[in-house]
Amino acid sequence: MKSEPDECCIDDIKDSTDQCIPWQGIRNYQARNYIRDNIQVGEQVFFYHSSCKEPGIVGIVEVVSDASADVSAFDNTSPYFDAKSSPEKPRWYSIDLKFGRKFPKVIRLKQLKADPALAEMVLVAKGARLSVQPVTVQEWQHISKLAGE
DNA sequence: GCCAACGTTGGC
DNA sequence: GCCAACGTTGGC
Repeated sequence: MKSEPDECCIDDIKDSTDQCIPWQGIRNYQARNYIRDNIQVGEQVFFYHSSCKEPGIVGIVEVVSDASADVSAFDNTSPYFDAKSSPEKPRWYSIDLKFGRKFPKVIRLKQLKADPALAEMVLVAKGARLSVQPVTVQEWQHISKLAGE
């Protein structure tokens, strides 16, 4: 899962109440489908910082809730407001994320791109903009090793 | 700030 | 349903 650290960095999750935050603001259908239909409670997720000085994977968070209606879409003062989403018929969903751990150092996008073992990873594909992306078991294990785990 | 690569919107 | 115009993402 990607986030702009200016918006929400991994330390924001770590420092929040119960080290847990509602992950709101997904406004892309494909990303929504992932969190609504594929992600399971208890799953671990790589947390990626984008649009920043050092883009890369910074750590791991855990999914601690099923997807439910993203209430920020109902709030007309929110930047994520969407008049076409309603409590009766929500268009967007959110999940709760809990801080897992931070890697000793950022695994930079540059490093991921240069790694032959990760050539097929969605994240390094050209034009991959999705904020929620699948990771294979092999990729997960490989990156965990890079992180020194 | 540039721009490539997507995604979305809306007229037809 | 097509597709041009526009908006967004995100690395560089």
